[in-house]
Amino acid sequence: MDTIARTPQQVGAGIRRFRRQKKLTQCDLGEKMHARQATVSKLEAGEPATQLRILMDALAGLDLELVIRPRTKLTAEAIEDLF
Amino acid sequence: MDTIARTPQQVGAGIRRFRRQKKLTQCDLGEKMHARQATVSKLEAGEPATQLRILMDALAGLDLELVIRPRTKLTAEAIEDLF
DNA sequence: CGTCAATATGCGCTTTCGCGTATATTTACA
DNA sequence: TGTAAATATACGCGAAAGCGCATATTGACG
Repeated sequence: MDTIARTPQQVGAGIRRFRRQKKLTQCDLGEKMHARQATVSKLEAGEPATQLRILMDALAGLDLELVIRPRTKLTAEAIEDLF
Repeated sequence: MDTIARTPQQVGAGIRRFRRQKKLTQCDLGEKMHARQATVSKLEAGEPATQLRILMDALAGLDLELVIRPRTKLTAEAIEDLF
């Protein structure tokens, strides 16, 4: 399932969802991307000052990618996904 | 056209493409997102230490959103798009 | 060419990252 | 409920962001 994100929090939540899906701990992911577990924690928490490098490294570590696209109108279903 | 991004550079390039499509200058976008033109410049250049907040603010200013999804196999065409 | 808009770069400053290291706190499960 | 794994948080540090302000540099167009 793809994740839509418009805020740092949603980005973090998306990362977390995919990480858990792959049965990885923050520590596991941290090793893959050469970052500390604490750094992964902040990323997933949606810390707005997290560096883009950290985000992209995490995506790579989880074999994910980003798509940038015009905002879609939110369906009732999509609104659910935001929570 | 949606943009796939796996690196900070590709994220920056995507932002730039959408900004130009909307006929906005870096200065225009900067005002919308309460950031300096210089900051927009670095974001578009793919500065890896750019903060997630800056990215999300820029996306909002351009009425864009992110999708996080499993990496797709690259078609020859998609590979072109990376350059 | 010349000129102006657009973009890139620089300086000093404050803020905050991500780091190593270490420890609280929460979660899961026997 | 007790215990270990997982996650959140803390401190000091060096590096770098983004800020205001200002200026190069580049690009588009008459």
